[in-house]
Amino acid sequence: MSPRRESIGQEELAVLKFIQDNHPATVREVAEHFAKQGKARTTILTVMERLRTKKFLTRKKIGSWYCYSPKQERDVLMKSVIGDFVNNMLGGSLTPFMAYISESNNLTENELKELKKLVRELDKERKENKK
Amino acid sequence: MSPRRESIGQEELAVLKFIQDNHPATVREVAEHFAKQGKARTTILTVMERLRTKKFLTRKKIGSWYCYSPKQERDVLMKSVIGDFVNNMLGGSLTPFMAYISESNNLTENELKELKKLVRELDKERKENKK
DNA sequence: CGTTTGTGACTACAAACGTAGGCAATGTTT
DNA sequence: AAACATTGCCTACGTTTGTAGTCACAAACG
Repeated sequence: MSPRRESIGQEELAVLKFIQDNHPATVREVAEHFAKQGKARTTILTVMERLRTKKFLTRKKIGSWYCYSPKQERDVLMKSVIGDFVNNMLGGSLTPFMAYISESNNLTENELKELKKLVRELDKERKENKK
Repeated sequence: MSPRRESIGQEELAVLKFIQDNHPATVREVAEHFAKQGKARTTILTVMERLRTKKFLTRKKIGSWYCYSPKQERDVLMKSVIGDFVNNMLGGSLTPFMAYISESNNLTENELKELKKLVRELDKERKENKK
C-alpha cells in the first residue's frame, strides 16, 4: 500500500522534451541547457538516469562518453502523459476538460482552428462507423 | 530548491470528490465509503486534514463531531486541476490534448456533442471580439 | 460509574520526485 | 608526468502523497 504512480514528473518531462528535440545528447549538453534555470549538472544526470530506468531514454557509449536518445517520439509520449492524467485525475471523462477550455479563454487562433478540424474529423469517423 | 507543487494527488482528489457529492460529511461517513477500497479510517482522516490544510475543505463542529464541506464546487476544482496540468505538463498549450483526443477514439456520443457546442460557442465569441 | 466504542490529534514510514555533493575514473593540457 | 577538467556512479536530503498505528479524550451503554 504505497504510491506507485510510475509516471513522469514535471522536471523529468522538461528534460525528456529537450532530449527529444536535441538527440542524441550527452549529459553535458543537456546540463548546459538547464544551467540557465539554475540546475546543477548532477541534477540533470540523476533525472536522465531515472528516465532511463523508466524506459523513456536509452543511452549508447560513443567514444568515451554516453549519448542519450528518447525511446519514443514526442507525440507518443504526450499521448501517454495525457492518457494517464485523464484516467487518474478525470476518471476517464473528457467533459471537465471541455468546461476548462470553454471557461478559460486561452485558446490561440491556431488552437481553435485545430479544434474545428478535430471536430470535423471525429464527426466523419463517427458517421463511417455508423454505416 | 525543493518540489513545491501545491497541487492535489489522485487519492486526495477522490476523497474530495466524494465529499463534494456528499457534504456535509463526517470522517466516519467518508471512511466507510473508502473502506470498500481497503482504506483505513485514519488514512481518510489524514487525507481530509491535508485537504483542509490546502484549503480545499472546511470543517465545522456540529454537536460533538466535525462536519467537512468543500470550499469549491466540482467544476471550479476541476478547472484548477486541469489548469495546473496544462501549465505544468503541457507548457500551456492545448495542442497535445487535441492530438490525444483525435488519436484515442474514446469520446462518447455525448462528449462529441459537447465538443461541437463548445466550438460553436468559441467561434461566436471570437467573432464578437473581432468586431 | 465503569467499560466499551467512536473520534481526532500526533507520529511515522515508504515511494516518487527534485535537487545536489563527493569521489573515482578517465580525458586533456602543459 | 603532473596538474587540471570532464564524466559517471553512488549516496543523500527535503517535500509531497499514500498509508496507517497509537493514544487520549469524549460519548454511549449497561
